[in-house]
Formats: sequence, structure tokens, C-alpha cells
Amino acid sequence: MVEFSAVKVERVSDSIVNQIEKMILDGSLKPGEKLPPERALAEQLDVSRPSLREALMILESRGLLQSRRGGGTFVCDIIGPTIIEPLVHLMKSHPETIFDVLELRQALAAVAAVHAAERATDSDKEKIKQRFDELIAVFESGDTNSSTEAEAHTEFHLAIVEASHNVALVHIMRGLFNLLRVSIKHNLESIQEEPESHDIIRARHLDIYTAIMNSDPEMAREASNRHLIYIQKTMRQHQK
Amino acid sequence: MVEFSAVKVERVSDSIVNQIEKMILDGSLKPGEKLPPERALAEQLDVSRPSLREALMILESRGLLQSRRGGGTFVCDIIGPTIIEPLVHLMKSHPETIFDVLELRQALAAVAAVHAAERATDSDKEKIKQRFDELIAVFESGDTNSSTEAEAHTEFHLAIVEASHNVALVHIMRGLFNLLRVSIKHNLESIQEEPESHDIIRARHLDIYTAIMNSDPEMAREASNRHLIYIQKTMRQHQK
DNA sequence: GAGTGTTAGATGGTCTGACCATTAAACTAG
DNA sequence: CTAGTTTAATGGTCAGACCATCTAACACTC
Repeated sequence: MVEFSAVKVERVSDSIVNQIEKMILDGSLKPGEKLPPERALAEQLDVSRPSLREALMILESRGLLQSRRGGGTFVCDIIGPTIIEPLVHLMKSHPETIFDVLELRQALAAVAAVHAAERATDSDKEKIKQRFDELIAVFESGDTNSSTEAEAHTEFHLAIVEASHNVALVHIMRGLFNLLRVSIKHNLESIQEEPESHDIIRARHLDIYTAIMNSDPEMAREASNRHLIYIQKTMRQHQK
Repeated sequence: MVEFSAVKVERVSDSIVNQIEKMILDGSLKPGEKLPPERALAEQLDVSRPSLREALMILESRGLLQSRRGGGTFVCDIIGPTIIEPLVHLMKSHPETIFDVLELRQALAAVAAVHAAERATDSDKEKIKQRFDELIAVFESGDTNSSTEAEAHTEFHLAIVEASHNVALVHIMRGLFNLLRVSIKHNLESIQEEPESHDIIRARHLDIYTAIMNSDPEMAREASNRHLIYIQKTMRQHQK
């Protein structure tokens, strides 16, 4: 019996996308260069204009091309560095969803804190303490590099999540952190850099840290919730 | 001197993209749902089919939609797969993580219940009431078909999640429900069918339902947590 | 000659209508 | 009731036309 692989039924628009993409990547189409008019290009490629346009729309949505009515279609100079993450684009075009993701992350952090307080082993606590010390060090260094601070934040919280000993929780949280990291970049970091909030956030972290170290789930929950409420309040203020 | 902002010349395909994107995000288009046929949709939106198709190509290239020739166009899950997919492999190779996933699901259900109690609109409550009635009907019908009961359970909880008005939460929860449905099937349903637990679970659901209907977040949280604790206790008993 | 308004072609944007290819549902024969 | 067949639904593609906008060449005024 012979194995048949699924017949590849590629849309013409898809094959056009691939072809033009390849030409841009290997340099036959240089940034800034002007593409032939749609009518001519369609004829060259031996496809209809609607199909060609479908391909052009896709390429434009990926940031590789840009069309100007009456002008022409041009190859973008910005070298689309990577594959555009669809989620990132979504959150950029609909910023309100960022708050949903943040809210979810905070809620899960609270769950993680409770479980961590219940289940953290000595080894877990040691790691959390280490991450906490690093976070404090970043605070006190006055490092204005916000990405350093964000990184320390992430590591601290992930250490707590891992101490919750729930594998699923770890995966989800890691995914959410990645999602937020790539999407909001410095947008929201500014919030965490507000002068007065700096101290408050630090105090909240200390509360959470202490609760877990004391294996006090209820206190962990309360501290996490306070943190959550504060972050949300601050975010709402910056929203508009 | 008056400031002139650039005249907004949005392509119709772009506005369609935005519109459908929004519908997916706010839940009016649910993952897996089938879009109207292109011809009908074009008429509804009062645009030509080529323009609509340009928009669909963009959305498909972003992973939000998927079209099957002769079949239809369907809404893909956005946040779910990227974050949950790793869990699928994990659960296959390490079945014990099912309990972690269940625990996570319960925790998220509690978060959803709180938010639903805070934010549910009348329309949300009406839908929840409907799902709750269906769940009770299944309980009382004495239907031994566990998949019917599980389905009613899922629908009830998802209605609550949607009433939480958090897009990210909706996607994650839907993903978790699917994950559990396909992986464990009847494995864990037996727990929910224990004679004595049947009534208890029913009472717990009534508590959650009442709390949301009364817009009482704190009561919703407590009811959800009681439910969570009970499920966990029962699960531990059946674990070995 | 420099600047300005006008005009004509080029080019992207949109629409209509048609036909093909594939899928899924309805139907029929056994 | 199953299996194969037919048919309608639906996405994929095409051709041609018209509109909206930009670009550039041209002409006009000073």
C-alpha cells in the first residue's frame, strides 16, 4: 500500500505571496523599489488581478509591501525582522485586550502565590529568596533600564509560579509573560516606573514574598490581591 | 491656523478586517464558529465579494480565520493554541498532570465567577440562567449518558466565563475545556457521578449561580472556592 | 524664468457577474 | 441500516469595467 500525502492545493494568492516574499528576501526586490503596476504584474505572473491583489493584501498586512493609491506598490525598507506574531498585532490594534491579559495574569499570580505558600519546599523558597534579592538589587541600583527591571520582575514571579508545583500553571504563566513581553514592550513599563508607585510595588512584593516564606496561603492571597487591585487602578489612570 | 489631520482613506478591506477582528475579540464570533458564506457576508456588509475576500485573506494570514474550499470559513482560536498547545504534549506524556490542569481550571473558574458577578449584564445573566436550567434538567432527567451531563456542565461554566468580559480568560478557559474533554473523556466524569457527590455538586452550582445573579463577587468567590476544594478532595480519593 | 494652476495618463481601489473545484448534505439502491 | 450517488452549497479564480487618487507634464500668469 502506498502512502499518499495530501495533495497540495495551494491557492494562487498563496503561491504569489511565497514568490514575492522570496524575491524580497533574496534581494531581487530591494527595499524602496517599486513593483510593476498590478495589471502588468498580473499578466507577468499569469494570474488574475483579484488573485494578485489578495496576495498583495497579505504581504502588506505582514509589513513587506505598501500601496499608495495612484502611486504604486513599494517594498518596505524596514526589513520585517521576523515573522509577525498574529497575537502581537491583535493586541496592538486592539489595545484594550492587553488589560484583559494583564488582569488574567494577575489573577493567576494570586493563585500561584496561594499554592506556593502551601507547597513551596525549602529549595523553592531558596530560589524565590534569590530572585527577590535580585529584584531588590535592581530597585536600589536605580537602573533606568526598564527592561532589566521587567526581567527581574518576571523571574521573581515565575519562581513563585514554579513553587506552586502546578505544571499547567507554569506553562500558562510562561506563555502569558512571553505574550506581554513582546507585545507591550515599554508601553506599560512606564507605569511601573512612576516614582511614587515604585515604592508601593516594592512593598507589595515584599508582602507576597513574606507570605510565601511563612507558608501563609491566606496572607499570600491577600497580598496578591492588593497588588492586583493597585496595578489595575494605576492602569486605568493611564488608559486614556 | 487650523490643524488638518490626514484624511482617513481606509480601504474597505481594512475596515472589514477591523470589524471582524473586533467581533472575534469581544466574543460575538466564537472560536470554531462558522462564518456566513462569502456571498451572504458580502451582502450583509454591503461590500463586493473581492473586497471581502481581501479582508478574509488578511485575517487568515494572521491566523484568525481558516477557509476550506467547499466547506466554509471558520474562526480559529487565538490565544488558546499558542499557550495551551504545549500542554497537550505534556498531558500525553505525563498523564498525572491532568490534576494540575483540573486544579488550574477550577482556579480560573473562580476568577471568572468573581468577575461575572461584578460585570454580568442582564443579557449575560439571562444566558447563564438558561444554561443553569439546562444543567438542572439534565440532573433531574437521570440521564446516565455522562457526556450529556459533561456538555451541560461545560456550557454552564463557559457562560459564566463569557460574562466575565475578559477576552483572554475566555480563550484560555475554552482551551482548557477542550483540552480536558478530548484527553480524559469519561475518566473523570465518574467522580461527578458518585451518588452522594451528585447532590453536593448541584448545591455548589446553585450557590455560584445565585451569587452571580445577585452580583455578589465575594459570595461568588467563596462558592467557587468551596466547589474547588470539594472537587480536589474527591479527586484525591480517587487518585490511587 | 519662476511660480502656479490645469490637465491627462497612470495606478490602486472597487464592483458585477460568471465559471470552476471541492466539500458536505440529501438522496437512493442494495 | 449501510454504502454509493447525486446535488446543492461554498470557497477559488477569472475577466472586464468604472471610480478615486496621485504624478507629472503642460500651459498660463507675473
